[in-house]
Amino acid sequence: MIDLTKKLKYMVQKKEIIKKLRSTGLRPTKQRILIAQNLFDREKTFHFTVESLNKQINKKGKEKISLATVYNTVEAFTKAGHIKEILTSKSKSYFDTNIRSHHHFYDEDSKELTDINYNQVKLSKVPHPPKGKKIKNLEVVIRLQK
Amino acid sequence: MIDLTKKLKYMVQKKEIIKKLRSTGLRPTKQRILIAQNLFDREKTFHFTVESLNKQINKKGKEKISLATVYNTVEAFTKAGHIKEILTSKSKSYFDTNIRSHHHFYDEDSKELTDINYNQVKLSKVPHPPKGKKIKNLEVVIRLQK
DNA sequence: TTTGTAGTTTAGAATTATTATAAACTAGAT
DNA sequence: ATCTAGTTTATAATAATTCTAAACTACAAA
Ligand SMILES: [Mn+2]
Ligand SMILES: [Mn+2]
Ligand SMILES: [Zn+2]
Ligand SMILES: [Zn+2]
Repeated sequence: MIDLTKKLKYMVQKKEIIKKLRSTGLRPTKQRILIAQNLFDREKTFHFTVESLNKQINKKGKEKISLATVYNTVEAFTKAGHIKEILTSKSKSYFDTNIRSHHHFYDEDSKELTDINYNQVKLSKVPHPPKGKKIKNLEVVIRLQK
Repeated sequence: MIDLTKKLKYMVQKKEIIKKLRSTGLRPTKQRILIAQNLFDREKTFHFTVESLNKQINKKGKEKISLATVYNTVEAFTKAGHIKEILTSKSKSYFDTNIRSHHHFYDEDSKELTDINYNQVKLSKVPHPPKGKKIKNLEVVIRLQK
């Protein structure tokens, strides 16, 4: 039955999300589970801002989650490594459910972030970090204009 | 005379700065000239924030320039292409008097930006921009941690 | 040189993303 | 069932930046 498999899939996914939260010391609260479902139960990874996530979560008849909790949760998920913060825009932080190392286009007109396919960028030379410092990450941002 | 050459050099530099401002349609006001001297009459290029520039400008017995004017001037210089904005930090904008295409280390601990020598990074493959878009710039940021 | 005006400076108010506060609530251990 | 540390929430505070509108000034034209 189509409907049965849907329900089953939903329950399995929820279990997985609870496991994911627990694995990083985060209590699986109603709010965190709902946000995690929104972020992770998808085909494709995507980019978002706290504002866009908050709109997405708090639309329709769904039960509401406070903006403070959305901020708290996004911060907790970032610290836990479930999402990645992308510092590309002047005015607001973007986040990425794709936590693999990868690069971005940033469209200055539409303010949209797009992943660059990993094999589309090749760095044949990378500098050594200064003494006493380690490379935390390396990101290429290609800014686009019309 | 040491003192004479100094004074002469200063006058020549000031003339050059006035020319630079005029060349981009900016009136050479007292405030803009002073800020431009601070930014451009140096041996080396450097990175700054509006806050750090404002402190630098408004310290000592020097005549004061309002914070609004520092913001206005930095914006005007950026639009004119005399400086470059670097979007690397979450909370505040950095600016760069090095307007040549180059890459950066960003020290997450000290929040310090450092230029990466141009020949220290080699990109052997760069993606095509999406249809209808042009590449405005490409920047590599290497984030450092202890 | 004086005058007119568009461009600029300025203090202060407004905006906006984000963080802090502190009281109410809850997951989960005992 | 009880306890408590962790969490949520409304709301206030913060901080970088932008806006406003009045005063000022560079400079073109008379
Ligand atoms: Mn901010
Ligand atoms: Mn801001
Ligand atoms: Zn991405
Ligand atoms: Zn630089």
